[in-house]
Amino acid sequence: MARLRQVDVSKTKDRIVLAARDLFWEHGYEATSLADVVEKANAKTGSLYYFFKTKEELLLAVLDWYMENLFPVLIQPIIAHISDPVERVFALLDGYRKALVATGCTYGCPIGNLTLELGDSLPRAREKLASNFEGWRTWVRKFLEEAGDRFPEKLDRAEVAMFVLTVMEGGVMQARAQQNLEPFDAGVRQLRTYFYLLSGERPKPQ
Amino acid sequence: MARLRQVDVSKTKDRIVLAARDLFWEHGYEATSLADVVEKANAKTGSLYYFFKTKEELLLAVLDWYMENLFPVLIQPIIAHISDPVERVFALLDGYRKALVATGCTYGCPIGNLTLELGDSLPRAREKLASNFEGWRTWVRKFLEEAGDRFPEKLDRAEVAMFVLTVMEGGVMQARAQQNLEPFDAGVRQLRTYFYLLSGERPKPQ
Amino acid sequence: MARLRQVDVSKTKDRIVLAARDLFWEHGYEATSLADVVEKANAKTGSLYYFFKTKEELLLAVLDWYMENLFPVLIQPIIAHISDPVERVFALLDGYRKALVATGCTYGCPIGNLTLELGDSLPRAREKLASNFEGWRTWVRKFLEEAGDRFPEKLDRAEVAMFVLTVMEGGVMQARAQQNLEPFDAGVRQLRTYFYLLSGERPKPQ
Amino acid sequence: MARLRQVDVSKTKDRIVLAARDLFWEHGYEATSLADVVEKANAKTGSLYYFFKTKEELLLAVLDWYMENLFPVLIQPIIAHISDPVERVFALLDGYRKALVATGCTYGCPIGNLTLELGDSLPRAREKLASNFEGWRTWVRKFLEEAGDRFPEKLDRAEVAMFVLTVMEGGVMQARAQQNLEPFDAGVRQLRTYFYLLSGERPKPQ
DNA sequence: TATGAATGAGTCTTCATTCAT
DNA sequence: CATGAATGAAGACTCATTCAT
Repeated sequence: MARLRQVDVSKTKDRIVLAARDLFWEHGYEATSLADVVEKANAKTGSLYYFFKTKEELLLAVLDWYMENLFPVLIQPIIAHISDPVERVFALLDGYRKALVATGCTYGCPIGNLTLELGDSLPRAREKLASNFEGWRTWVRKFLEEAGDRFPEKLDRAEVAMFVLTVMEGGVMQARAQQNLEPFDAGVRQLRTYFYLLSGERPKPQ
Repeated sequence: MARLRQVDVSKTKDRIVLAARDLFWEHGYEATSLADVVEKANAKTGSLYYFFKTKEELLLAVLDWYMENLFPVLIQPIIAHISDPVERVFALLDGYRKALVATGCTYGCPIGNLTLELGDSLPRAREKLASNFEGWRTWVRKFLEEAGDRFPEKLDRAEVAMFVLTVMEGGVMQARAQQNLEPFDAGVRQLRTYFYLLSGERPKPQ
Repeated sequence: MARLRQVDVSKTKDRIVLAARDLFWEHGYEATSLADVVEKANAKTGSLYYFFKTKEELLLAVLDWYMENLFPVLIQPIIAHISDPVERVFALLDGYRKALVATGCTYGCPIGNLTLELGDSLPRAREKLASNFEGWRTWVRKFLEEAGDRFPEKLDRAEVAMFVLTVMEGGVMQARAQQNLEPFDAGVRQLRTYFYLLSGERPKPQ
Repeated sequence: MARLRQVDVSKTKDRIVLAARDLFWEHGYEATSLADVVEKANAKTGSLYYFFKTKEELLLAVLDWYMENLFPVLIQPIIAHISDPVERVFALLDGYRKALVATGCTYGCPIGNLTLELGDSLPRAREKLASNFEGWRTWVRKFLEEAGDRFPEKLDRAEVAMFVLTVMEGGVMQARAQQNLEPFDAGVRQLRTYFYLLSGERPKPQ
């Protein structure tokens, strides 16, 4: 039973983490004040500092949340609904597309945002951001490996998984800059073409 | 005599823009205080506000600087030294690689950083960021067009140029997250493979 | 024990309100900086903003203070010491005269000052200033009504009460402008003459 | 010819004075910045300081403008159009009523505003404010003297003139506080009643 | 477990003023 | 006469953080 409530919204600490997660996503780390967080979490300053020693610690907790929820929120539904391994990769990308649509191309990937905003100013956060990327790429690599001989044996699946993330992040960035989906969709199209070519077929006419 | 110093780099306004450019690049927009800017520019707060009505206006001036200097700083040297059009594309990417090396993978692309940090919170800045991307991609498209029939006639050169930027930005992001060049280099390798495949050849062994 | 100090004048919030009240009175709203306020209140900027969201909110609190203290500070002592209702009116005026004397005709009526300084620039403050006037006039009207048939039945006591405030404020203003009591005293004399005439008697020789 | 252009709007100095006059009237002295003044006057900071050493000097020039224009703007039209001396007094009051109507009871008497805002913080300004009052009262006294034996011989015309100003200022103040003309009109009504009583008649029924 | 109060350095911005041209 | 540039102190306000209860 309790297992189902990994995050209990009724608990102050969790409400704070979720509020911080959303605000860091929407406005970034620096532009989010802890006053904003406690207000959104319907908590009090003192409470926040009871649970988190500093703003940085709160950020780390948010990054842990993302790591813990990568599978249940992003991966598991894809595995449940899609069987073709290559299509699982594109379904993952399509999740980010849906988020772009839902926010009018305003928000993007929270991990990518924080990576570029923070650089190496908070090294512990940077490590967790890298771990988030690592986890994401691990699942893509797994999918690609499931595709078996549909790709050349020599193809480095881990590197291609990294490339998929590269395309996703670069596409989201440009989509946000110009406020439309075209750069993201273009990236996905090129990636599909690349996969076709890798699998030995001729490229689809564009 | 004085006529010769019409564009005097020691002029306060220029010093302020250059200082802001560097600090926004290194620490981001929010994390940079105007006190930092004037100190680095060896100017005074009052002077900054004589030239720029707000911090946002200063940012816009910085983004204008990037637009005006895209050609002389990034493009022109490549055109001067490299004749093969496809290699010009990779030389452009290599410029970003060199910046990553020089900064120990700490800083990345200033335009990409600001795009993700700011989102749509400063709409005028967002437009200028989009224009910067647009300018960059225009040059890549030009290079690809110069490559003539080395790519299929039907290939959408503009979309591929967009894809090149996508790969660059996505690669820089992951390189910064994990503090090494591997994701960037991997992205470039995959892109080279893609170009080989598009041009009808077999991929180089990886 | 602590129960006895529920209203502790040494409490930071109260000290801030009282300091602001005095400074707004002495120098006006705009000319008073919040740095002045916290210094006089022996508090810190952060504390001020813990209790008051803006400078305007602090002003509103000061205006509330005046409303709450109209009776205990100005009215009650008069009622306690003077029984003749008409003389209660003049005793109220005499209170302002004493304040002029005490400050060398430098300060006047804090409500009048703020009314003219602020106009409608802070509408919520304007409403509270109007309420202060309203409260003041209500007491004067009450005194006039207690005077019963010493004034003609048809005389509009509320309007005369308004006139009393008019004379007080106009007299204080000119007394401050020329730095002597003469305009104030002249106004009171004319008002006495008016009251004599209204009550059917001949005016006292001036 | 030149006599007709006592204030030449085309001259920078005059434009500055008129802009300052309006802004001091609308927002007060402290709330008006010299940047506001030069913008409204379509002048430049340097120019303002060419003509006026300090903000205080500018204020003094504005107060001189009011003194110089009391007769041509306020008094002369009344003398030209109204012959009854007592009605000239009420015509003067009616001029202020018209200003209240025109501004929705937002602005009042510029001299009164500045008197209460500044107190004795700028002594030279205070003197000029007192002189403005003095000039105004002198004309009212002149009108009352022209009324000859309509008032008792013993009546101190100068003191009554002072009282008229008192009623005007106190009425304008309350009208601005409660954003309607009633306090001003009530003051004028009471003053008329007073004049009737002074002239030996019975008060008009109210 | 939670919180109301307090802190003071720091934020962006505005200010009256100066000065060389 | 007039002005563009520069100044630095001061403005209102926000911040992450601390602490006693």
